[in-house]
Amino acid sequence: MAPRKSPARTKLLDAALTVIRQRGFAATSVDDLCKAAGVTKGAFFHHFDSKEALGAAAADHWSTVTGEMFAAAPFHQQADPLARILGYLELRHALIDGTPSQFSCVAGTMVQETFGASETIREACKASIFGHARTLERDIEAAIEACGLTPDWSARSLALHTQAVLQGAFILAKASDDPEDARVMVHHLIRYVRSLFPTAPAQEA
Amino acid sequence: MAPRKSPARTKLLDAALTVIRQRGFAATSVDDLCKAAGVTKGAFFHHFDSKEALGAAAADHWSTVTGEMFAAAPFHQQADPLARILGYLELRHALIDGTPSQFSCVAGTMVQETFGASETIREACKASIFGHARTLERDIEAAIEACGLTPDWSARSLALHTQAVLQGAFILAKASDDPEDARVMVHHLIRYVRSLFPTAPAQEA
DNA sequence: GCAAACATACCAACCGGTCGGTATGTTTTG
DNA sequence: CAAAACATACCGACCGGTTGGTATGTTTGC
Repeated sequence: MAPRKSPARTKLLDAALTVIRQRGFAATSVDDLCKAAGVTKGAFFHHFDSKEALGAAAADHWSTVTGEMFAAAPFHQQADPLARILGYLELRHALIDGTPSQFSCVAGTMVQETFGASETIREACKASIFGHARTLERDIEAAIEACGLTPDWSARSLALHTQAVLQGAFILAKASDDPEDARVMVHHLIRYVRSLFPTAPAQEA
Repeated sequence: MAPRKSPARTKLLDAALTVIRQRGFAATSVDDLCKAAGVTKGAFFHHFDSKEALGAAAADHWSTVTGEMFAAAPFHQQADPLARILGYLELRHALIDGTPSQFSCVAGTMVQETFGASETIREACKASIFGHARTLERDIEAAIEACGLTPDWSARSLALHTQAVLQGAFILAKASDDPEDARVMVHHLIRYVRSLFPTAPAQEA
């Protein structure tokens, strides 16, 4: 995908993740991006047809970066699928630290601004969020079976619900400028998931 | 607050709610606002010192508009505080219809873009979201007492959690362009709230 | 008549995007 | 092999249009 010899492209993509989370997509100019990446405008438009194209590419880049990070996380090693789900949520809880621009989601931020203006960016953000939820959905399905449940909710809907809580928590944290507010929201989410699986292990101290 | 004889100000504020939800704050120009309100630029800068000032005023306007709407809603008449909470959530569920720009939250949309760029807008959006949560918090406190609970979660945190789920549901709906995804998320929220209050009335058909 | 409420005309800065050009390979061909 | 042809990566001045904001009227209501 990336033709090896184009550090400018990679630098632009990495810089985009940072700058978009800080300033948003619309408020970020192409010159801002170039300055943050240490690259000229010529390089920008050599690699991307438009600012919109970079936005979509940045969402894809976000998908791979976060995908690799979660795939490498230790909670995946657990044999019990429910433990994997709770491990995932604990990790999400722990990741909420520092300023909102450090822990918030690029795809959620960007789709909020561009859902009415750019179909290509919207689709890339949808793929990022819903694709990530999909990885969680598999563990939820396994946990339903392992616990012998026949719930009146779907694994997909619960996976999406977790993403909604996280996205919403980011918004509240941005509004209050306090990550603790967001963390408490994830705590509620964990309690909810536990309530759905009666055989959940007792909460640790 | 509004000196009665300034229809342009009101028209601008009303138009801002619509346009900001469609295009976002940063991507909306002052000319866009004026055109949508049927007003000239002179009127705009007569009533607002800057675009930023309008943003903050729009968030305040949003607070009063939604505040009046929810205050007038019938679920408030219920004697049982838990019924009021569930009535509120059912209303939020029912309100998710049409396109995201019709049911999403102006304050949530705006704070996402401006939390790093404008303190005054951030504060106004925080006041809108957290102030709205505050009205719910009172019902939650009453329900805790009525049910005789001593929960390990606070009324405030649960009220904020409901807002997080709603804000997150809006983001998912914007990404997927399907309000049904958002509705299912509120459904999960209702199930969670029911699980926290064991004396909750059985779910209706 | 006078102050607030609006309209018109305008500006400098900035925006996304283009363009001619260079430097450095890589591939083709005699 | 070497020169010519081509491809990629990048540079930075520049362009037309748009931006938030201003300066200066004109109109309206008490």
